[in-house]
Amino acid sequence: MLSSATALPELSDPRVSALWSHARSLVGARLGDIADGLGLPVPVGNTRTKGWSGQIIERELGGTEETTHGPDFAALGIELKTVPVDRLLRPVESTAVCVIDPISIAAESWSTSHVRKKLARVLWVALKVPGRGPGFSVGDREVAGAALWTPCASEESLLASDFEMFVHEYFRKGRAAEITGHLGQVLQVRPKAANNRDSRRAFNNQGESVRVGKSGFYLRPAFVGAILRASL
DNA sequence: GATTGATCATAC
DNA sequence: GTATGATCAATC
Repeated sequence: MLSSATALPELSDPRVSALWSHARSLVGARLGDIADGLGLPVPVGNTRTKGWSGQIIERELGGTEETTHGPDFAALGIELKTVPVDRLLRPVESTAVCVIDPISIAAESWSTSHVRKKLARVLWVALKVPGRGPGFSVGDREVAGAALWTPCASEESLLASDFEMFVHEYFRKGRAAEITGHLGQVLQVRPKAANNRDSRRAFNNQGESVRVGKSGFYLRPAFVGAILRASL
C-alpha cells in the first residue's frame, strides 16, 4: 500500500523505464491504429467519445494483464493523463485531477492532500487534435509526445498556494457553494458530475448540513501547456 | 476565441 | 449509484 510516507519508486525501476519506453514508442501513432492493434473498435459517426482517448492509451500502456481500475499504475505511483493539444502543444482543454469531498478536504493540508499525491508523478501523453465535431474522428488523433513529470519547486508552490486558498477560504468556512471556476491560478475547482443535480454532503457557514454540487480539481490549460513545452 | 459550468462514456 | 476517463457547449 502506498501511504504519504512512502517514497515513489525509483525512476530507474525497470517497470518505470519499460512504461516510459513504451509511451515514447507511441509518439507519432494514430489512436485509430493503436486501437486496431488492441482489437478495439474506433467510434464512428455521431457516437459520443468522451473518455475514449484516455482508455485507449491506458489499455495500450497497461498491457494485456491490466484488469483493474484504481490509481493508474498504482505500484509505480504513476498517474496517466492524456491531454488534447493543438499543433503548438497547447492544451485545448483543462485536465481533471480528482473529485472533492467537501467535508474531508477541510481537514487536509497540501502536504497530505489527495491532489498532491495524484500529481506527484504524472505520465502525460499529448494527443494532437486535427479538429473536433462532425467530420473529425478521435481515431485520427495522433500521439504528439509523452512526458514523465514530477512538479518542480515552483510548480508545487503554485499548486500548494491555490490548494490552501480553496481549503482555508472556502471549504473550512463552509463556503464551498461560493466557489467558481474563476478562482485559482493553476488549479481550479469546477463541477465534476453526471449533471447539475448531482451533489455531495457539506456544511454551510452556520455549520448546518447542506448539499453542494459535486466538484473536482482541474489543472488550467496554460499550466499543463508549460509542463508539456518544457518536457517534450 | 477562451473560459466556465454542464455533461457524457464505460466499468464495477 | 460510484469511480475513472474526459469533452461538450453556453457564455463571457
